[in-house]
Parts: sequence; C-alpha cells; structure tokens
Amino acid sequence: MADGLQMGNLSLNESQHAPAGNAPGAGRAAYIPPHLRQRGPGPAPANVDPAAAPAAGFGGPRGPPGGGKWANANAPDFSPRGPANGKPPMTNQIGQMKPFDPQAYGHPGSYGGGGGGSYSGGGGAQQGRGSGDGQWRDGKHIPGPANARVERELFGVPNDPSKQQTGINFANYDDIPVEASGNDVPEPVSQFTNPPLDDHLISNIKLASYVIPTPVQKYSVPIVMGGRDLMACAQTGSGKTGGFLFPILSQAFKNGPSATPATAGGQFSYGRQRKAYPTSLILAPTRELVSQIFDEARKFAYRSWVRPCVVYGGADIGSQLRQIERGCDLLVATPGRLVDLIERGRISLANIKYLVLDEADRMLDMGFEPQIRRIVEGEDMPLVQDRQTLMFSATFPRDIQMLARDFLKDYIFLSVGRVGSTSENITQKVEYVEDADKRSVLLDILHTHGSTGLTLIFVETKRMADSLSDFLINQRFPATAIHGDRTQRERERALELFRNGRCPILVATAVAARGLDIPNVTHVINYDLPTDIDDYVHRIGRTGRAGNTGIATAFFNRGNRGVVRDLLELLKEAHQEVPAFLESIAREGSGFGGRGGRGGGRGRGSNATRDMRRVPGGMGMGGGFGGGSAYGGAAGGSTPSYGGSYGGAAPSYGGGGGYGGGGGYGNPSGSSGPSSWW
DNA sequence: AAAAAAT
Repeated sequence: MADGLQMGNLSLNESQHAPAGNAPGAGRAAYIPPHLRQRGPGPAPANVDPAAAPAAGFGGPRGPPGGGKWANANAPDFSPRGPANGKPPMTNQIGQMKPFDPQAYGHPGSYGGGGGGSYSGGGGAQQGRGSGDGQWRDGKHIPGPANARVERELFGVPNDPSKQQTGINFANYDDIPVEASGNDVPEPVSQFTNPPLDDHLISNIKLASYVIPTPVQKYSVPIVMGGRDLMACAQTGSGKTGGFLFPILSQAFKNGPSATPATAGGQFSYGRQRKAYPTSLILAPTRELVSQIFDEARKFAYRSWVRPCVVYGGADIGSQLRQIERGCDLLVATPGRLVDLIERGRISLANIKYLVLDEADRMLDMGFEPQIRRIVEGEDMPLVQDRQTLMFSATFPRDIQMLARDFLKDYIFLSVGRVGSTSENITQKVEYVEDADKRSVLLDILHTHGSTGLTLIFVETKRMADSLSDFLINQRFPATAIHGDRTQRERERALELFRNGRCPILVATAVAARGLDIPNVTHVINYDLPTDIDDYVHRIGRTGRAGNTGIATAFFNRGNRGVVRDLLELLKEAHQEVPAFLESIAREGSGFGGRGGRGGGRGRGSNATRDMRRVPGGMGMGGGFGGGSAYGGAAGGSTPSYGGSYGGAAPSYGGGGGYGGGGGYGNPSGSSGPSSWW
C-alpha cells in the first residue's frame, strides 16, 4: 500500500547504507560445519587483549553513521516529531505496547486510516526515535540532545510506581551466590564507574535509576569488556539484560561504528543498498521477551549513536523493514523473523561483533535449534573467533552445553543462584486441589489476597486460559489472558493492561512463563502445574523479583504426580514448607520407579548450572548418547577443554583425532538427539 | 501433551 511511497521517501536518505569500507573476511560466507570449525592449531586463545577486541568490530569508519544521517542533531527539525515516539507507524510495533498513553504514543488514530500518509510527510518520519539519535563524527561520540518527553517515555517520571525500577540494587542481591569459572576470570566490578564503563552509558544508567550492579552485572561487565565469551546461568530478573547491554553498549559508545563490509550486495548492486549491518545481535525466544529487551536497549542507547531495532513475527514486516532501513546497530530478534529478513536480503550478519543468545534453553525447547544454527553457522555471521558470543540460559542441560561448545570460545562460565532455591524471596505453597475444585479455590484466593499487586495465573492450555479468564471476568475480577492463539496485538494489550495494573489478574500459558520481567507481581498461581519442573521454576520466578517478596501457590492433585519428586526436591532446596500429602504421593509413586519418562537425569544433568567443562562425564549422563562415542570418545561427552588441561580423555582442539573417534559428531543422533536420549 | 515461532 503506502509501502512503496515510503520506501521511495526513505531512499533519499538511505543511499548511505551502501557498503563502504573494506571489511576483512567479508567475502566469507560459505558454511563451515561446526566440527570443522574452531579446530585451528591448538587451543583457542586463552585470552583476548581487551584493547584489541573492539578493534575487530567497532572502530572502523562507516561513512556517515546511521544515526547521524537522519536523526542528525544538526538537521533542520521541521514537523512535530512525527509519531510521538518517532517510531514507524505501526500498530503492533514493539515498544508501542502502551496504547493508553497518548503522551508517549501520540495519536494512534492518525496512523489508522491515513496509513503512511502522516508518516511520509516530510521529515517527521526521520526524527529521532528517542534513542540512538546521537552520532559518531570524527572519531568522537556526539550524543544527541536531551529530550524531556523521550526521557519520560523511556525512564518514567521519578517516583512513578508504575515504572518501579527492576533488577536493581536491593540488598538481597548480595545474598545471591555467583560462581565464575574458566581461564583468567576477570575481577568483578562493584560499581558503575568509568573505567571500565563509558560515561554516556553511565549517565543513561543513572537515568534508569540503577545504582549498583547486580551480581550478574558485576561479573559480566568485565568479562564482556575484556573480550571474553560468556556462558551464564541466570534469570532475567537478576539483571541479566543489563549484564549484556551495558558492556556491549559501552564498547560501542567508546569505539564507534564499524565498517560495513564492501562485498555486501556487491553482486546485486543495482539500486540502493538497503541491507542493514547490525553490530550486535540479540536472539530471544518469545516476542514479548524480545520486546522487553528492546525497551531496555532503547533506554541505555538514549542519545547515543547506537540505534536499537527489533524484529519479530506476528507484526507487520513492512514497518520493521523501514525501521531497520533507518539504521540498525543493535538488533533484537526472534529467530524466525530474523531468518526471514536474512532471506530477503535485508539484514546481513557479516558485521556482527556481539552475539547474544538469551534464554537459550527455552529456545531449544521451542525447537529453534535449526534456525539458531542457521543464523550462527549457516549465514554470514563471523566465525566464533571473530565475534564475541554470550549465552544465557536458566539451566545447563547437555544440548545447551553442546551449543556452548560450538558457539563459544574459551568462555567464562557464570552461575547465578536460581530463583526459588537460593533466594528465599518467594514463599511457595502447594495445595491439594482436585480439578473440579480449582475454580472455587481460585476465587477464594483472589478474594483473600486483596487488591495489592498483580496476580499471574498459569494454566496448561490456551483454551483453559480463555475459559478461565472469561470465568473470572464473569465473576467481576479484572482479568485478561495471554496465549499463543491470541493475536500479537491482543497479547501486547493484555500484557500492558497487566503491567499497568488495569487488569491486575493475568491468565497465561507458557508463553509468559519465562523471561518476562513484570514488576509488582506479588502472586503466581500455578492453576495447572507444568510437567517440567524447570517450567515451574521459571513461572514462580515471575514474582519475588528484584529483591521483592512474592507468593507462589500451586494447585496439586494426582494428575501432577509426574512432577512430585522434582517439586519435593525443589521445595526442600528452597527451605519451603513441604505438605504431607506431597511426601506420601511421592512415596506412592516410587513403586514403579517414580520417574516417569525422564526423571532420572533431572536435577543433575538437566538442571545443572555448573561449569561442566571440568566435570568428568559432565555432559549429563555418564555413557553419553550414541554409545559414548559421539565426541570422539570423550567420557560422557564432556565439553572439550580448550587448554587440554582437564585430563587426557577430553579431546582438545589441537589433538589429532579428537573428534574423529566415533565419528559421532555429525551424527544426527548426536547433534539433535539431546531431548530424546532417554 | 502443550506451547511457541515466519508466512
């Protein structure tokens, strides 16, 4: 529709996206299978010179920088700032998740019928988006002008409870144990100071009212800034997002943009170049999570030259394309949509300096491994030694360990205490409730619990989510629902209604189980218990965040006896009260093995959050899969040690025949079998 | 078994 018009309009400004400069290795595109990679002469470099690291990525010239060209502080500012937030006029564009805030979002109506009309109206479309509107000029970072309205939108007004800060300096954080292992682990930092962090970033951190780094951040900042790869077992509420955004953005602010590879689109050089070359890529499993990370990125990129972008499915791709065209330095994406955009030739990964996989275990659970491998190994992403890779995962099962081995080099392993066990911020209750009684028990709880805080109710099916929220609404409770069969717009609206407290009761399926950081969730109710204890851990982790306390109630009956043992173990580990019926049902089950399908490995192999590189047989099960030969005969398939220092059995990269042995690596059962190994 | 995710 108005697409063509807008493209045309933009083209005037986008020509500068034409490749400039000459990036080494830009021609490399051929897929190199994992088992042939990283096999250079001997171990990967034990350490990367912190000073040298950025040189590979940021630092090169990039014509007029993306930010500078249209969000130019010097450019004449005609027009009121287009879409109030300066974003593309789309209805379900990420970040537009606050439809009720006219101040922040202007007049949504004006984009409805008019389509691109108002959008293409001159400079309006090209105003700063409130983030990433600074520039890089003459080797210097020139932050854009301050903008009170944008600041309010991004950071909220001081003391606004609806913008309660999350993931910040609560004394309780000191109780969260952190374990770092690997070669030459850098000393953690204790404050947001320069050095090592860039001043502009620090000022944005201050605007966001972050005072003291969380434990993850204390470690991740020096690790990432030191050029090291990272595998972190941590939850979102632990400040994980800042953990990767801070060092990445700080380096970017300090070193400026990197060169765009010259080859890009070289053989298709007709027309203008509309391909974007982000320097940082963050992958996450769900749209909502990606959206949330993007919102954080906008905060910390405020007034900088770095332009954050977001892409995900279910939303209009046209507006996402336009967004990307206007400059895309840091891209937050779900895997499917990213692959789509790569196929369309609109995004190249050749310039990636930082790759972040967030909620990696969840992404594998959701079957994203092929897409992730394609993105990381099958496109033009720089090789593992030419980029920095950070993986975050709540758990560290074998398939994640394998991913870590393939994607990371000489990484530091960080383990942050898991929600619900090491922190006792969450009071867990388990009640015996038959299915038929669940509704009335729920009503009791909702009546008693009062109106303070938000209540998140988890159910197992989408149908149940709808019917339960209908039921609650009929009972005059302000409820709404979120699940995968709702449209993206409905999902975002539901989440926003919940966040801002208009609908303090949210009925959700697994879509909301992980990663979402919603302040003020005081009560999580597992109306239906999940069959996987990891899911349970994630769900209750939606409360008790940022050092606050929360309550988690679970309805348990015999239909849930599959998780009874894991649940029992978890409650004990978290020093929670264990109801007698749980103990006795657990004993009933022990008769026939009690561990249903896959119980055996749980809690050790599957839930592991330890650095498995030095654990003999560490990849979970002693025998490993494929007869133990999958990794060249390494006992238990433990991750190869780069230094070869963990004993003879572990293959080191330089060791001849390390991978050869069983020939198992490329074997499908080896690379895709982790979930079916039992 | 269900859910999520590109169309």
